[in-house]
Amino acid sequence: MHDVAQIAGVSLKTVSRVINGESGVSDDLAARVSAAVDQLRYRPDERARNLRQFDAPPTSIGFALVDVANPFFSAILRGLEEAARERNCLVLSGSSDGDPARQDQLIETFISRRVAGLIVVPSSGGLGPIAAEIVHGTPVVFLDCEPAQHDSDIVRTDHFGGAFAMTQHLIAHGHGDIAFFGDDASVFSAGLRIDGFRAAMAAARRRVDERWVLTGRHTPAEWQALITERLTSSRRRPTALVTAQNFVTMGAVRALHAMGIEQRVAHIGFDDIEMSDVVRPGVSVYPQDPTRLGQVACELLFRRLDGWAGPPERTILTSTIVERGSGEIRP
Amino acid sequence: MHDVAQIAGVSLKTVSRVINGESGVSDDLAARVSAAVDQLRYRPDERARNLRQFDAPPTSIGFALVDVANPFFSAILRGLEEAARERNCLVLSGSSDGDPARQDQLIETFISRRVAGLIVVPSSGGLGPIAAEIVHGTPVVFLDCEPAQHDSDIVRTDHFGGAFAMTQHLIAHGHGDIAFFGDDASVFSAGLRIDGFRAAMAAARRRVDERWVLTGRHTPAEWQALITERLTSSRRRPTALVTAQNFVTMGAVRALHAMGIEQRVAHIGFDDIEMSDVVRPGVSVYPQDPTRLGQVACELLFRRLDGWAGPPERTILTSTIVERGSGEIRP
DNA sequence: CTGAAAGCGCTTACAG
DNA sequence: CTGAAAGCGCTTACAG
Repeated sequence: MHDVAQIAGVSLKTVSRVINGESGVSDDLAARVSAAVDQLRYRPDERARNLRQFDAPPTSIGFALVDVANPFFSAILRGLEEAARERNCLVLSGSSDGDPARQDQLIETFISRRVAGLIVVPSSGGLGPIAAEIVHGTPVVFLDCEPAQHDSDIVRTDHFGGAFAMTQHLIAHGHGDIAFFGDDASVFSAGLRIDGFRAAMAAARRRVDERWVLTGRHTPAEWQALITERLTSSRRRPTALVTAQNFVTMGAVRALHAMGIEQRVAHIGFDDIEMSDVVRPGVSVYPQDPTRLGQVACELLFRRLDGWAGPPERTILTSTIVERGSGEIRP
Repeated sequence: MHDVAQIAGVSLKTVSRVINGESGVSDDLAARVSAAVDQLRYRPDERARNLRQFDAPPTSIGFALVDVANPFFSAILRGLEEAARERNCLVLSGSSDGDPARQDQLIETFISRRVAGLIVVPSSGGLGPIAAEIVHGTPVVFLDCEPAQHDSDIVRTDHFGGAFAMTQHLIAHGHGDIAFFGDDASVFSAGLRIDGFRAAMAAARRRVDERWVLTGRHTPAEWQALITERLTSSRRRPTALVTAQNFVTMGAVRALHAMGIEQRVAHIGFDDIEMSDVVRPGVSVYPQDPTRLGQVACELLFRRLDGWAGPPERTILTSTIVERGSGEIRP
């Protein structure tokens, strides 16, 4: 910028004015500055610019997620990108892999870059004491969870209701021996989904066989192996499966097909998966709307950044079971 | 930082030393500074820090991609994240949707934040004159393409060879009437894939029916409609399909199944898709390794950032057809 | 319409 | 071991 000013023979302030398109610069000077900018290929430094600006519109927000390679999260990210772009805002993102330490590190990275706000899908219940300290005054929107400690806006799918409906759907089709596979209950969304499953079973006076309830964090391939093992380990086997997450659902579909029992064991998954309509039988699911989740999260965040100071708001997106065949198999 | 120094009763420089873990600070002062840091919840401002540092290790790189919601790109992003994390580096990313103007805008955003380097999957041939100007001295690695104008490192899949092998595979299974569906030829990778298709057809002395060659940028649902239309519009129809991209492959699989001809029309896709092993018939593909692409791109970029000044390097990842059934159907 | 000064939050280069 | 000064690239607040 200094060089630009020198070449154009003007002051720094005049260069600044031209760059920012402020009015009140004579055409002559403006032209000279523009020429110098082109000549030097000058690009203003966004970091320095923001250093002195306090009331400037937000220039970046941070998104701490679990795994971008999971289509659920990448779809959310896409939704965020779109919503943020309308405000000329860049989304910084990173994967925590469900590791709280890594999540803390990510959030620290975002904060140290002075993001205007944060959107977080927590690894476990919420932020953890360290991250909570770090975040301090920065607005946060929690996605797909409800941390106990934090007073923030929230947008999430109806985990409990979805799992309840899925289980009820299987029960309505005559099932009593239903297995549940999903993330660890320490993850907020996973906990509610298990609760929903148990509640629906209890409401129908069905006993939950604990050998058929399996939770943890695994890849689709690991889930396939685990589910295969559970379905073969005992003499009796469940007549239906509830899978609480897309990677689990993929593993289950593969397991059922590999065992050749996909037409005999009913199955419903939480969250949709690719090709679920083409597989035979089609995979019945309780779909989420990740793009919408991202958009709503962005709206809530920007409202805060615009100064809105109302009480924390909670948006819960509900959905309806998509029947494709696998969930309608009878025992 | 000023406040921290005041509370601790030391100079700014001493605070700086403690924050950066420099040696040569008495335990007494270090303790006072740490206490003040905790009390004020002070976090150093990464932007200001980098402003004065010139030889500091890179703190961020930019990744301009086409669409994070496409699993191919999100897998690359994940690979980049991992590789960058080892160097304490954040990956900034954004989707261009194949729009050159949006890509320019993205790159400008990255450069204005002074990323140390750039990884780009270009919307079309390369960078476009504007972006090329903007990028200026910043190292760039091109992913899945080879821009004519730019002298940069490159890592990509063997588009030509893959498409050639796919087509050859179908021909070897007795096909002569082969349709090709894929991205617009103006996209570098898509162009090479069409070339590979045509070359394999020519090598086997098969005529390419141009009514069965369709290119453009569409969603999976749009591709399904387009492919359905092409397969029904004329009396004769191709006995085999080559789809040049994952979204096209998804559309084709759906189209074939919806028409009930998935067992009669052969099909191979470029790039793997989810559940391709579970669908009947299994979807044969020429898989890419997006995670590896990301890792290699990061390695190439960091080598430049470390000062390596050798000639531009080109890494081409080859692969082998995965036979799952659909590609082995005979006419 | 234009510019000189002070400042954003940090660091480097130097002096003690 | 510690700090005062100057600077990074920009902006704000003011004066002319």
